[in-house]
Amino acid sequence: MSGTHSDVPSVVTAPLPDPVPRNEYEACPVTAAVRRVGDRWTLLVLSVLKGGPRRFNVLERSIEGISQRMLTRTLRSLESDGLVDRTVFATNPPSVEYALTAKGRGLLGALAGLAAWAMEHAEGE
Amino acid sequence: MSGTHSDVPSVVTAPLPDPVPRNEYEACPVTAAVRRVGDRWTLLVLSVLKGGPRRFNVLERSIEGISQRMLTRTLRSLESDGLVDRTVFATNPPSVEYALTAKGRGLLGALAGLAAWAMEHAEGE
DNA sequence: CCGTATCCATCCTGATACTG
DNA sequence: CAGTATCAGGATGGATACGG
Repeated sequence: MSGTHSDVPSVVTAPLPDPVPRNEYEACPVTAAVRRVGDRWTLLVLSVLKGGPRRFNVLERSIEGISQRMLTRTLRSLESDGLVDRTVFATNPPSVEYALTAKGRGLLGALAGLAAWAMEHAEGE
Repeated sequence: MSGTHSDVPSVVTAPLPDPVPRNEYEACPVTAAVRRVGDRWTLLVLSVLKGGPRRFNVLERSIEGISQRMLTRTLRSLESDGLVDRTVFATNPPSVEYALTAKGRGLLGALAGLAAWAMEHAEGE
């Protein structure tokens, strides 16, 4: 719903204190971080790993609806960003365990504020 | 870089304290919030509006690389989520002013933690 | 000044099948 | 068990042109 009136826009009177923000969004660390975490499965995977190390198989069954392909992609991407560690055990059949790194835990912690805001506005409250 | 050794996976010994997180990501408020803000221009627009109300034209020139189309889309979407207010002034030529709502300011505030984390890990530090 | 309308390239995601 | 390969659909974003 848009308001409409006939006063003078406040921008006419106000000075422009803003020089210009970061142009290339790749250069905006916040946008980069948000996009890093904003894909379909990343947050779900991280939140499961928050409970401790998990094997591929366990992750797959813990996250309803994820495919092997997407789980693999998500984990590989998290690994390459240093957010999770991947450990291969030479058992038979092989097992692979994933765990949060300190950086990964830091990221989850940094999301606390947004998480609180999100809960508050989740059409509940 | 993946580690490899031959110990027993810790998951064998550890119990599974995790029942199962939210399945449908639409049902996960945090993921929803992150995705809300994780598109190409939203954060840039919000951060400019943080400095006070701005006209369409000013926004366009403040955010290098944005097209009229994407600016309009981004603003409309923010408006429909109650994050910005849109006010039309019956001047000639017409001018339209956008401003953060309280909810919008709340969202930006909630991102402070993530912003700090992002700066810290922005290949600087 | 403040938009809309089209068209197009790309990314993201899912479904499915196959393997060391 | 823990992946990879392939294909296809929809969403996202950019370029450009036009209009009240």
